[in-house]
Amino acid sequence: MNTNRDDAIPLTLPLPPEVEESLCRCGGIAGLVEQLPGDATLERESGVHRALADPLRLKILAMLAVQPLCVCVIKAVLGIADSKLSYHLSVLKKVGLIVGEAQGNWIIYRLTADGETWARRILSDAAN
Amino acid sequence: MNTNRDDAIPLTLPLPPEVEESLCRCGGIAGLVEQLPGDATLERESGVHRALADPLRLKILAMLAVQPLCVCVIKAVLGIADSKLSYHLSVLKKVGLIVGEAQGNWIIYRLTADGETWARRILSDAAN
DNA sequence: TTACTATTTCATAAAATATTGAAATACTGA
DNA sequence: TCAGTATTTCAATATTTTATGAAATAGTAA
Repeated sequence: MNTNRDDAIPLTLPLPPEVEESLCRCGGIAGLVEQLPGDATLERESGVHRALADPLRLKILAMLAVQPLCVCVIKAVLGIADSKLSYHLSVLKKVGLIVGEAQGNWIIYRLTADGETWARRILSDAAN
Repeated sequence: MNTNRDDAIPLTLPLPPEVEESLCRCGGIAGLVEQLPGDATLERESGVHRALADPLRLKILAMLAVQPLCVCVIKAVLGIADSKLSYHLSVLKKVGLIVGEAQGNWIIYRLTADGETWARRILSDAAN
């Protein structure tokens, strides 16, 4: 096993002067690497974006930002098959942007705190 | 052609009382629909998230948030094949999060204004 | 119990994305 | 010109995500 970072990252690359200079100032490649989020963080964060990477799912989020809704209302607005909607809801649920609570015959979905944060961002981006 | 929204969206669904009441207050299903972003907006927004839906690409963004970098430095840090890196850079470039400028033998990539906004969000989320 | 409704799950098919290695492009410096 | 380097492009393949329709689950109400 080799934990010496220096052989994974050659320090003596020929670089464009502009890059080399500012790279030196920030501690070289090692200094740069230190500033990056860890792998677990990147995985988690990219997972949220993957869930947001679909127009239908963003629309669901926007709807739930107005108020909690049961599946049948969401379906009526989107006009898609039950199983398709269920799939997309499960994607949003899995990353913790929404939760569903059974209420008699229905399941009412609402945004989580995370979901609200993202919905706000999305809607304010959309306004531009 | 049919532009009458009423037959796409049945107004007389049996609903959980909680949902029905607040749905009425916000103008029913029609009122709800009015508050949603348009399709073009949702497409564009989801496209950005799709570009951010990969840990490697988030890492690239985080690196460029430190300073503009040439491909070879990014490659040294990530330790992946040239063509793979080139593919991921093209994904970020296509949605306008980064731009590359040729500088002699090198291409130096930097964040766009949008890229900076997203990098800030990602890094501040990562801090939690 | 029965019939009915809302929603999810499952298997499979289709579509979109990502990886790989080889070849192409474009620049530099001798 | 030539050789060398940095980066991209391409075609083939592998992987992941999404769509679809049928069946299952779980609740309600008669």
